Amino acid sequence: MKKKLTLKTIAKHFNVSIATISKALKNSYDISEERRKEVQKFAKENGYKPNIFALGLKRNKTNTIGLILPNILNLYFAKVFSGVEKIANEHGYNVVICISNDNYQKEVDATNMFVNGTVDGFIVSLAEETQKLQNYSHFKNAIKQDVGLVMIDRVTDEVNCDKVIVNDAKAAYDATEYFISNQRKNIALVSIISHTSVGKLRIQGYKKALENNNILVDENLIIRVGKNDDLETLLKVVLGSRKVDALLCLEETATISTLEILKKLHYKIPENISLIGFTNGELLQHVTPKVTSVSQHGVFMGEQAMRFLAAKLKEIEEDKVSSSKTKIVKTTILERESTIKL
Amino acid sequence: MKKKLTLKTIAKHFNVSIATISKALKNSYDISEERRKEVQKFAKENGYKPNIFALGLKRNKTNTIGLILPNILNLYFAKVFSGVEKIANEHGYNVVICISNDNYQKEVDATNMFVNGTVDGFIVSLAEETQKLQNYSHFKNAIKQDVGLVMIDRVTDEVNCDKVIVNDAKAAYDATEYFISNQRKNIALVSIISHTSVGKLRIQGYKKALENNNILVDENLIIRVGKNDDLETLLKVVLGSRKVDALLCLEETATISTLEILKKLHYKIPENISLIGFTNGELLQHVTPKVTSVSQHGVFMGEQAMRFLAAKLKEIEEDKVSSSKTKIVKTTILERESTIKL
DNA sequence: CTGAAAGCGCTAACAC
DNA sequence: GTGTTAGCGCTTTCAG
Repeated sequence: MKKKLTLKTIAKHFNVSIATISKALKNSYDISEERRKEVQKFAKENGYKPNIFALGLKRNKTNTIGLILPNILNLYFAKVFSGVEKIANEHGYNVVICISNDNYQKEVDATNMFVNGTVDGFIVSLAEETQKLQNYSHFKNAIKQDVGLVMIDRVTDEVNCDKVIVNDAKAAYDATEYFISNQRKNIALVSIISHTSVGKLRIQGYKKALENNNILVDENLIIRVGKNDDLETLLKVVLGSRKVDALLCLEETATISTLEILKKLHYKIPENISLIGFTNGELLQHVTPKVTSVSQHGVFMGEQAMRFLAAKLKEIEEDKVSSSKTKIVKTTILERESTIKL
Repeated sequence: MKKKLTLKTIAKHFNVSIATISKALKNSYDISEERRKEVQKFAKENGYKPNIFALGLKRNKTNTIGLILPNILNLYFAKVFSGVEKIANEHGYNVVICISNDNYQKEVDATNMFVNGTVDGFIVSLAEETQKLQNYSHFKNAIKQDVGLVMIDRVTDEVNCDKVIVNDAKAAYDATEYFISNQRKNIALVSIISHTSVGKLRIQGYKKALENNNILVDENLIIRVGKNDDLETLLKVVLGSRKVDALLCLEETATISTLEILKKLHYKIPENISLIGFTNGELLQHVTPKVTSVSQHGVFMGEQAMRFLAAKLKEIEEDKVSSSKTKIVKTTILERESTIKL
């Protein structure tokens, strides 16, 4: 292990004190120009880098923020990350990222690590398991310790912090109304995320739209796919037992699977059945037929979350913490080939 | 800014010395059991966390590794990240990630930051611009400073470090031979990544396969799409001017675009034209027809890279650095509907 | 069993 | 202009 260049070694080399070197490197007017030049030259040539721990110990600030995401292979979260990273960089923050894999314990571990002082603050999108367990004490603890916290997309009311969310209920409401305005009344729903806050809100929105249009909610039309369920079987049961002329899928991969099953069963899309899917990615625009989708703006949400966090960190530093803000980001319905105005 | 609990404050509370507290918390036999218990209880209740900088200053080890990726919205790189993160965690490392956006300067900045002591070592997949510029001094410098470095996928011979790569030439060679064995002889190629090491190797492999089968390489069949070029126009020119019965696309999005253009022009796939695409993601298996693809194993590559890095860091620590290793990961051709044995 | 003290690398107030 | 010194929070050696 080669030992690193420190102020001390440089000082020895020039036979002056450490302080002189420190000042020379900072271009302090205390030091003669000549000396400054030679010291800076030497430091540069030998690749002097100030020790980051020593700096941190002094400043007590990491200039790093954390990010806990349930999954990074999902393009939506990749987009969120991308937005966070961009703004973090603009503010001079590095990003440490942890993947919870929708696992409660991994989320707790990551949070504890962050609270350790590894980061100044962090952004989190809750793990599915955490939302099932409804145990949020790790986050409450983080806030108590004056670590900045922002939640994004999968959030909870139980923790008092800034949040960036999609108006999921509204998005599902709009999609459902879109069907209704096209004379579709027998609207089924497919969800593989009924456990998440997001999934629940979307189902709420769907039901509300039906109710507001005097259509009875039929719980049998709500297909909740669990980890061990086979979507094809469930779909066949529903399609075989009642009339369905529209299908709202709450999440991208389920949309793709549903589409493939419908095609296999020789349903005509959109003639027999219309399809709208929530999406994170680009899949829905490339399949045949291209699927009308409710699209979220992941990058923008990540940016917004990081802006919140940067602002919060400033507040914490200046000791004037304000109340929590929530930003609701709108979704957009992109009309494609899987729906048609009758 | 609430001030944090330190050994000092705890010591004051118990009216003992800092050293006593430090030892008590570490369960040293120096300290009476009674005292240990009460100190630990107090620390836990008040959420004592050792200051990470002070620890770092002592140990001079960050337990963090860096990762520089050209882009995270590309599922391939997301997979690489995912593999790195997994193994990093297993070894007790955190991951700081920077996105270069294929930009040389961003890559240099990230590298310099890492060399600053932010991380013990880092993994990088080169930015496209860096490969064009062929300027790798930032990495050479990193190695000189005893920071561990592993390159993955987009690498260069100019830097002497561990590498994890795909045998890109071989993969393209195999794909081309696959066409030839199916009686396709007029094989065109579409590349939007001709500037990257990866793109060049794939073109080499393609040419080699043609040569080994006594097929003349026709440079006009190699469609190199630049940033400002329109793929559709270029494709039409080639398809209009010569016979083409197979198309090898070097990258996923180009594959999708090519497929859509071919469909628009009423080519029958695979009857008139066979199609094979390199892929990072899942797109190719969901389009119609499903596209035969050369798939890479991103997660595995990330895992391998992190294993290399962990090993290298251990070597550096123990001062017995060995020579550099390169791991070549095989690709797989997944046969789907866009190719057919004649 | 407990404490004093040195030192990790750096900054900054103050002295010379 | 330059140097001395204290201190950031912690570990560790050594003395008592």
